[in-house]
Order: sequence, then structure tokens, then C-alpha cells
Amino acid sequence: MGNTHIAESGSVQSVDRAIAILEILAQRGESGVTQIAADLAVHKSTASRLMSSLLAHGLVEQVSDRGRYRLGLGLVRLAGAVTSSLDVVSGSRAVTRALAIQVGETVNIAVLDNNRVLYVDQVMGPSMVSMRSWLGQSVPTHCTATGKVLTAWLDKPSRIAARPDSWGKLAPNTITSGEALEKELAQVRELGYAVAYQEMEADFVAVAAPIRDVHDEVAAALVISGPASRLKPKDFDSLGQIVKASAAKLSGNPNYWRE
Amino acid sequence: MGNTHIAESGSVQSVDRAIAILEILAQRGESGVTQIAADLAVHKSTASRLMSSLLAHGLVEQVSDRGRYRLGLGLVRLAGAVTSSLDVVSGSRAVTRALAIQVGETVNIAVLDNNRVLYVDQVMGPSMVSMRSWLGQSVPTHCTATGKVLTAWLDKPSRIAARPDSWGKLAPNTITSGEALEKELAQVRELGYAVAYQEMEADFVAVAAPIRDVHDEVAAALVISGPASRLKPKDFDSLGQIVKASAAKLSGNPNYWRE
DNA sequence: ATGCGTGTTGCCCATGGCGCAACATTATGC
DNA sequence: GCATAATGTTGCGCCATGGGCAACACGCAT
Repeated sequence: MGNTHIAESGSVQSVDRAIAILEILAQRGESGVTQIAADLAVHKSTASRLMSSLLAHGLVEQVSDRGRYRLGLGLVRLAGAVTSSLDVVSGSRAVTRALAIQVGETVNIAVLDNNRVLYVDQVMGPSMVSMRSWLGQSVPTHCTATGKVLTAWLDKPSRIAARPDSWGKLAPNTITSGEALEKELAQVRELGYAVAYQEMEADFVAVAAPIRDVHDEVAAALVISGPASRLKPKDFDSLGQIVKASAAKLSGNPNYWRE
Repeated sequence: MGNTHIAESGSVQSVDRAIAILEILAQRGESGVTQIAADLAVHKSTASRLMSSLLAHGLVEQVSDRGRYRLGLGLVRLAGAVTSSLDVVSGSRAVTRALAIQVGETVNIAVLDNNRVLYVDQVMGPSMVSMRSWLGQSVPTHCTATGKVLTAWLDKPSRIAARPDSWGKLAPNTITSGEALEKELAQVRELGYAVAYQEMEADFVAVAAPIRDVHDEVAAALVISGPASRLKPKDFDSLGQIVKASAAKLSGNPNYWRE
């Protein structure tokens, strides 16, 4: 995220600055007025007034009087409206709940967002091991089943843009080169689903399939996840077919899964 | 939420307007530029430019070209940073996961927000029936265990301000008068926990206890919930004691659960 | 083909956003 | 305990930006 915003048609500079503050706080956790002013290259009185507006609406809050600021719960309220409207329009939760019951694991929906995976809805399965809140989390594309599904059908320049900055080994089976990833994505296109078997985290397994828009393009990914002790390689193809079937029910929705 | 913003020291009018747009879209689902302009009492070119800034940052998106707007997934990303930081600072998820395992039901944390209950974190239990995403949802105070906990220890004018606008019967046991609610809240203060037994929804039961700040004031509520077929009246007191014990572990955290 | 409504954008000007300076408060070092 | 430094806030005045107007492009209904 660039700190200086190049003026473009129709944008409002002070609104852009206020949103940049939210993005800085999302990355840093907490910041003071002086630090925010430095990041935005504005005077600290400017930063103080922008923070004041965000504070008044609950989008930021002060950690202590005359101290540092952090993101506020007003954002949780607004995000709740987003996830509710995802369901209102697509009816996705009926499908995701049925899938969670059928396979007994956590189910999520994710989209591609700034070349990373963003989890936008979640239904948890009965497992204790998978008690984890993915909603709102952002993860890399190369080591997640959702990321593979969201990128496999992109053109090559776009697939390359979505690759990680570094190929560190995050888990026993992390893909660590562009070549290996291209072969993996070719297989995803052939099978119609993706698997991540202990690639982002040890013991963590996910199976994902594409949710397509009316133009048959991949708009989102439907994914089930759980521990390796329960999701074994011999089951991957049957699970893949099940997830594909559920994702197909969510595909073809006009005016929804658009980026 | 008033549409006209009375200028106050340190606030930035165009930022206030942009946030007001987000709040309108949260309430309405979708809106057009002309409608937003009318709500804000500004020219539609002003509304169009404000929307353009929000669009550029992903806080809104267009449902279709030259059409209506809705809240964007950028808010889900920002909210994810909020719920992650709740855990980072308070370590609440270790406690909420342990509680979910212990009682086998869904666990949530909620705060009082604009005289309503706002769910800010969630761990789901093993039950299929309780598969429901509360995160970001806002519900009334009088018919929820969390709402009773969040309001019981307020002074009387604040308790009255938190009452619903109407006393409609939402479920078999909905409280339908201020007098009955006052008696209920007195009992909550005495027991140290609250129960909602089929009050907001049929078959839905919740047991909540207060999370207190360093000043011993109620900052948030910890709640377990599930269906009436599993959570029976004879169990309420033991469940209440268990939730109180878990809430106590989350209490006394400086600089966190502040409103 | 025409009329209507919506959303966008160039232009210009009035105003609101901003930087400066001063101040209050808190934290830090000695 | 005191002096200094750093942070955040706020009054003031200026000017750069936000915003209204008008014109335009587009989609839809008739």
C-alpha cells in the first residue's frame, strides 16, 4: 500500500487518507498519531483530525487516553453486514451448512484479494481440532487449496503475479518453486478441485473447488479443512467430488462473486 | 445515525460523510448514488466521488456497471485484523476454546454497541445445530443472555436507554415489559450470570457471564449457546458457574475491553 | 426515435482541510 | 524532584481541495 496517493479522477484525498490509516492499523495493530502522520506524510494535526473522525464512528479506538490507536469494533459491525449480505444474495449458507454436515469438517468461502486468499464466510464442522476463525484472514495462494483454485484458471501473467515473494518451506509439503506450482495448478485444472496436504501448516489439510460466475470464471473458492489424522489421501478424490458438487450449486449467480 | 453531521472540533466532514455511506449500505444492503446523495443531503456528484474513493480501497463495490453499490470485502479484511488483535492482546481464544470443549457448545464474546449486542468473536462447539455465524451480528439486549449481562450492572437511565423500541413477542419466553426486564436484571446481578431460554428465538438457549475491566465494570460478555434439547433448565446453574469462571479468566485485562 | 433517470466528469469557486504555532500532558533521564 | 523531550490537541488563517453546476453518456421504457 503506497503512502502517497496519486490523485485520480473522482477520488477524495482526505477519505483516501482516512482509509489508509485503517490499512496501516490493520497491519501494525496499534499506532500513535505521530507515527501515522509520518506514514501518510502529513502534519500530525492532520492525522489527529482524521483519527478523530474515525474515532467518532467507531472505526478506530484509543488504547488509552492520549495514547495509541487501534482498529475499532465498528469495523466488525460493518463486516457483519457484508457476510450477512453474502448469504442474503447467494443463499450460500444453506449449501455450506449441508456440506459441513456431510463431510463433518469446517467449510469456508474465500476470494482472491490483492493476490492473496481472503476468507469471507465460514461454517465450522463438528471437529474440535478445527476450531479456528478464518473469517477476514488473508493467506498466501501457493500453499492453500483455496489459493490454488483461485489462481489455476488465471492467465499466466496473473498466476505469476499471485506467486509468493519468497518460497520458504512453511510445512512438510510446501511447494517451493514456480515450476512445481505450475504443474500443481495444471493438475487442479484437470481434476476440477485442489488439495493442500500439510503445505501451509503441519497436520492441516484442505480440499477446495471453484465457485464460478455467470461467465464461467472462478469468482470464489469453496473449501473444507481439517487435520491430517482425519482427512487422508485415499479420501481426497471423493471429497473433491463432493466439494465440486456443492460449489456448482453456488455457481452461476449473477451480480455476486465479482471482484 | 443522523444524516447531517454537526461539525465538531477535530472532525473531517468528508470522512464523516464517507463513513455515513458505509453505515447506510450496512443498513440497506445496496444503494445507488442518487439515493446516497439524498440521504446525505449532498449533490450526486459529491456522493459519486465519495463512493469512488471507497471503491478504490475495496470498502464498497458495484453490483453492476453504472448501478448500485454495496459494502465491499475490504471491510471483511479490516474486521479480520480486529478479531485477530482481540486475541493477540487478550489471549481470549485459549479460554473460549477451552470453554467450548468443556461444555460442547458454541462460545461467543459480545459487547454493548449502540445499545445493542455486537458479537465480536466466536468459537463454535461440536454441535451441528448451532452452526451459525454470529460474528458481526447485532441483536437486541432484552432477549439475549449477553444483552442482559451487558446491561444489568448499568445505572437505571442507561438500562432504560438500552431497552427495545417495541416489546414484541419474538419467541415463547420473550420478556415484554420494562418491569419484567428489571426483575430479570436484578436476578442477573444476584446470580452473576444470565440465561436466555427461548427468548429471542424458539429452541435457542444461551448462558452468559460478564467479562470485567480493571475498574470491575462490565466490558464484554462471554456466552455459550445451543438448542433447548441440549441445554436444559436443570443445567443452567452449573453452566452459569462454568461460564463465570471462564469469564473471570478474561477479566481485569488493562487497555482492552473498553468501549 | 424519444424522453427520463442515473451516474460521471470538466470546470470554477467557496469552503473545509490543513499546516503552523502554541499549549497541555505525559514520559524519560539525570 | 526537576528539567527536558515527545506526544497529541486545538485556535487561527490560508489555500488547495471538495463540491455544486452543467453537460454529457448510457441504459431503460415507451
